[in-house]
Amino acid sequence: MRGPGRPRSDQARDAILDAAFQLLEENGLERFTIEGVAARSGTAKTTIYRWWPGKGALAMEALLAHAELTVPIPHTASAVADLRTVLDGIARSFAGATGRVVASIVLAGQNDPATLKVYHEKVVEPRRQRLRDIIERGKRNGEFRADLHVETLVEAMYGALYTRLLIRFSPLDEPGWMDRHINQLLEGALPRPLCSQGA
Amino acid sequence: MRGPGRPRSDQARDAILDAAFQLLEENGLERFTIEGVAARSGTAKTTIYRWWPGKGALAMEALLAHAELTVPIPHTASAVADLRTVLDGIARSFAGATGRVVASIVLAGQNDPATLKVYHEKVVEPRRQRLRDIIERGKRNGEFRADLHVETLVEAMYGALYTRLLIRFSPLDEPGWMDRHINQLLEGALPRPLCSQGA
DNA sequence: CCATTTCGCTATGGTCCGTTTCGTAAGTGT
DNA sequence: ACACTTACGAAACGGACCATAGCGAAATGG
Repeated sequence: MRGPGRPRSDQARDAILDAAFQLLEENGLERFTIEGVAARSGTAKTTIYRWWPGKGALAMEALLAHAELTVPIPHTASAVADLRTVLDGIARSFAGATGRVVASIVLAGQNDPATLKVYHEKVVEPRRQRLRDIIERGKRNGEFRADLHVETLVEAMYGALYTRLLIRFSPLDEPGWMDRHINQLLEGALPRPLCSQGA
Repeated sequence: MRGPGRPRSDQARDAILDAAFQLLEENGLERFTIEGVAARSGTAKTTIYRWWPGKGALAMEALLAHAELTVPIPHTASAVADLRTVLDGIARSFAGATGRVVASIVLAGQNDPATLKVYHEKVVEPRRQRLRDIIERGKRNGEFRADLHVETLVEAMYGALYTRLLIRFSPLDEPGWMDRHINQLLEGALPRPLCSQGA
């Protein structure tokens, strides 16, 4: 089914994507350069330009090909515990090399809507959907309020992760952080009147 | 008290900062160039390099000089209402030109820790402190739980704003969004047993 | 063997960086 | 008035990188 001609070199392709990922985690996307990728991968610049339209697309594919973006989908009896598992997994991956690359991609997207769109479809949406599923299950369980607005909760949980990644209020691997965050999101801020004694 | 020599031209300074802010909101920081600023401001590149070490610092100062980052500090009887006011103000400013510039700054900060540090000190921390104050007041009022972890709530609220700004899950000016978000953060996700009837 | 396609190499013109040089403008002290 | 000091504007520089093009060599299918 493949037509005539020299086939594309998978070796070159892999070398390019590997080099791209390495350079992204070393320097971030600001100093990420096609020529740098060519040099480190041992390939020619022209080969890169033949297959990728620009640095945004290349960085994106390097991320998708290389990152451990596939957190396992837990499904235990407790929706809260599953939530914790998923969010912990994301936090761990954000705290490492993948996090820096993700940050580069997201921020590159500010001036490259196409790249940001792909990131949405390939990374953000699937993950959000996973959270949604878990929360819906929790609502059916009775673990969560029946009138809970799922999107809002998803946004709050995801938002904290991305904010720590990008703005760096505080480190992503601060011990106990995620537990505290989840607990408070679930419990809310308003005082809970005790049933045994009115307030 | 001013030594000898030609004094610095405030006119040139203002022209540079204005031009920088304009170009930031037009193109974002990716295509933000010192030479572009020089051209639009009608000054020379050397003048810019005399006073600013690089594009990060210039962009930062342009933001600080130009943006309406000073949201008024409300202080009514209700801490919840004040919270709403402050967050609404930030959301509005993020939804406009300032938001795009802020996004650029954060982007620049990923590879320019010094700039990100200044952003923290000059913008992030003061705003966070304002939120903290309001929440503490709410705790004293009894509007909030006494054992509320203030930092976590601040992070959740701020986080949603930055995430909408940078990741663009959904628009910052979506009607009713902020109210829903605040309400749910305050009320939590767990079911609230009615006092009159046990569960 | 030949057509086709990719690969690596070597330019090319262009933009922007960050710096330097140089002549000129605008203040200070004596 | 005069020297001194500092900032401004214009021009040019080497360097990095972009995006593209031309070329010969390599690798496949027919």
